[in-house]
Amino acid sequence: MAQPASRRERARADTLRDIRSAARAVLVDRGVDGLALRAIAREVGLTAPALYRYFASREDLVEQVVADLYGELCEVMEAARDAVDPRAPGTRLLVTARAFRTWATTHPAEFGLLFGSAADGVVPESPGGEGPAAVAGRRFGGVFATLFAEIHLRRPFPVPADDDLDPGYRDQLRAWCAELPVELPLGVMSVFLSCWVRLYGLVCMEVFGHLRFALTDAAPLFEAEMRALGKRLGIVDEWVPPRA
Amino acid sequence: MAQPASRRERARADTLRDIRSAARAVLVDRGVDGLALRAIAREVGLTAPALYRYFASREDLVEQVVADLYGELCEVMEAARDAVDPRAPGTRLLVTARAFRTWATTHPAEFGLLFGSAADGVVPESPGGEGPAAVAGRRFGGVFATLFAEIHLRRPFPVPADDDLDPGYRDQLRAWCAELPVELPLGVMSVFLSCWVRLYGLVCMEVFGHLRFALTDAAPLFEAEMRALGKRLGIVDEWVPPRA
DNA sequence: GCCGTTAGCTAACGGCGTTCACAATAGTAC
DNA sequence: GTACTATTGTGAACGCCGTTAGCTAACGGC
Repeated sequence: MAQPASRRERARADTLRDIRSAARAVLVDRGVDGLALRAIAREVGLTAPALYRYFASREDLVEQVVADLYGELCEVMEAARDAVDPRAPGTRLLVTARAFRTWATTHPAEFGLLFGSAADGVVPESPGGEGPAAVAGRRFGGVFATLFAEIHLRRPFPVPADDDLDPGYRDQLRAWCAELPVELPLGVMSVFLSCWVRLYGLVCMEVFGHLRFALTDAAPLFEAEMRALGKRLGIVDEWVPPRA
Repeated sequence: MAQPASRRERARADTLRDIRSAARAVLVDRGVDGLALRAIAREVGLTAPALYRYFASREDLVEQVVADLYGELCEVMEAARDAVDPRAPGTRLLVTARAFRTWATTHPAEFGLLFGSAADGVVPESPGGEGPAAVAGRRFGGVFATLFAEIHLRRPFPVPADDDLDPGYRDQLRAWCAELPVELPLGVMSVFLSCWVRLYGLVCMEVFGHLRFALTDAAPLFEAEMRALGKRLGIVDEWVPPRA
């Protein structure tokens, strides 16, 4: 862990950090569309071509920022999770989901970069590796998946039998399961997917304004959905009020 | 309905249609990001500044395209709906939802323009009027809302009592209800929102690739969710197999 | 035939991502 | 201390973008 950093290397690392935080700053007050290379360079006090000494392209730079943001989001969620007794995984899921929504609504620009429709390519595809954004994205997904698995481990909720699943669906779930560190019943994974769609879809719709046609504040809807999810997972008794 | 169209007016109307269909073509094979004014002009055989004789700005042109696409999507959905006996509103909802998903997956670029995160401002806000895209968007929302209301009218499904709803939530639902043509119990609207999030959120996630981490084909998940929704709405007996 | 309106053009501005050639600096070998 | 090289910055330029301004031709009504 030493730092044999030749002055130059330290300077380079510093500039790298500066650029990434400048990019973050530009993202926040210029929005996703305003995240221009020249704007970032201006913020750091450099010219645009100089950034090419540090990143192969704008896309590359953005990917690093995405990875940073995933990391930050994960830490927020994990902190919320770890503040709750591990023996109450239902409560853990609840507070983690709330932390996710809170971060999303308080960091709309960052959330848009991570989860917006423009992130088509950035969002991790099924195959492994790729860029740092992909691994960071998997870490994010793993947080919820793990909580989910723990809930089912401690207090199994009803899941469809393998035979009740559509054959094609079953095969896909099996393929996905094969990539995961632990093996889970396919029914559990199908329930996870269903719950994930409800949670993630709701937060996306709120942040991207797709609920403004009806609501000005989606918090009560979110809480109602969380309660419905809790009921589905048999963890209503672990419910706790928000902003604890 | 006569056409006192002075040759000029007819020519103008023709060019207008040409531009919009060219925009559509560019959208399809260049994607949302490739929907550039100059590209559209090239497709029509004009130069970019010429388009300003027809549209105030690129944003304006895009809004017209959005309105066109909403119209097309609505017609597809309404056609699917109207092919089913009105006395089976549950089946109508099912086939309409399937038509929605099918259009979305077979027209990803168009869907991205209508429902992507970049459509922040385009997606209709709660206040009335505004642009043609907003009214087209309301027509779209109305299709599902109406089906939903008809289902509840014909065969009421269980909904939360007003007193069971969070007071702040209740007020928002009331405000929303006031804008609607018909008056509905607040509990029905809350159930509609919940179902809407599941349906719409799922389709968005599929098209925008947010399910690729687990699935290559989201059709079975969609069908499973539709079945769950049907159960929630007490219309399982109206279920029909896909691609009828 | 005249004249205002309309629809098209070219040229230009500032911005974008990106590449290139060049200058200055930092580190290294003798 | 002096040469040499690698690194990090620069400005100029290319081709794209949305948009504006000024010009030219054709159309339509009198």
